[in-house]
Amino acid sequence: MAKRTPSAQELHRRAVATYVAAGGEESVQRVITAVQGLTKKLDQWYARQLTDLDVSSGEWAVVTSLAKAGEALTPSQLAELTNVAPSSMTHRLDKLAERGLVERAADPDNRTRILVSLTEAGWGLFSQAIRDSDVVESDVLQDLGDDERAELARLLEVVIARLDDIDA
Amino acid sequence: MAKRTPSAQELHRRAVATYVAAGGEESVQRVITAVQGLTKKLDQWYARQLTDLDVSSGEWAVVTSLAKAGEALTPSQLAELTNVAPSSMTHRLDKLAERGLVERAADPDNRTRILVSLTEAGWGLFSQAIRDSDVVESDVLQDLGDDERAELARLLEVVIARLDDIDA
DNA sequence: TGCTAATATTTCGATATCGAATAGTTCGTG
DNA sequence: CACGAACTATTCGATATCGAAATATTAGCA
Repeated sequence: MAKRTPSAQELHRRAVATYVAAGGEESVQRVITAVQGLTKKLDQWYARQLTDLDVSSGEWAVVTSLAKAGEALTPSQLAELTNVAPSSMTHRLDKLAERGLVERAADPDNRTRILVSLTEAGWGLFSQAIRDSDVVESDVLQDLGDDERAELARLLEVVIARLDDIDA
Repeated sequence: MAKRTPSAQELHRRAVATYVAAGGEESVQRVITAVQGLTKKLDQWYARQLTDLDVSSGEWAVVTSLAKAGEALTPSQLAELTNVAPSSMTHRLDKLAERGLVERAADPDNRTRILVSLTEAGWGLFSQAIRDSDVVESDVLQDLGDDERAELARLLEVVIARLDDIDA
């Protein structure tokens, strides 16, 4: 390798500069680029954790979607939530069901639908992974005080509140 | 569909509650969940734009990586930067080269390496897509004033500066 | 120099994903 | 009530991705 791997900070600065040079607005690009860079790094970390648990990131997406929904979901809903084609969900659910992490049940109200829910084992996997990743995430936010974290969360939540109005 | 699709805000609240119930720390989960939710929504939007340009998200990742690097990169580096196996990069580069967006050249200093760079057309695609997406991104940050954007960027950049110290 | 280990890309077989087509069910409306 | 449109999950063929092995080159070291 000719040069050392640049720091995340350096990569961020360069990325923003590149986007601004290409015609982006700086105040926008600083935020968006930072958000994406952070997610990317987190994803890399999660990938390692999930490898240890022998779960693919797509399978993990299904588990978290079910956990967050708090109720059974259909394959179509899961496909939508996890950004995947409905036809791909069939096989994913086959594998997850085979491992005993989710279960399929017929919807009593609509025979074209199938309701997928987490099993006990699925919930166990979820809780374990969340507790593990919380450790890393706390490290990531280590340099921010309680008030700064709250302010960061507040600003992000303002942005999130706007999301629905956009692609409508 | 039995129930209406919940708002992004509502999804965020539920997700945080779920993670906290599973053992995560609230001040951490509010931030991390918001960052991930935002990225997910942005990714959905980019996917649509890229479909219009007939570029897959993986191919786009290659183009942006090259643009941000500002210099030619090897297939291995691109695989690392885009979170993909090196063997997958071979075919991706084949397709991109076939479309005239990137070009491969032998590294004069090391015959095992290949240097990939953006062509004129590749740069054109990049600039076009950035200008397009900047429009959406500006909308997303619409509810934040200049000072709030700067504060949000600052806080995120503090977090990013810490990333390298973690998985080391 | 000569030999081994490390690096970089590609090939190959297995698996995952996609988009289109299929089959079954429900909904709306005449 | 009947019929067509819309919805839901699945199957199927084509393509993308993965991990391991193969190939070629470079780097380190005695």
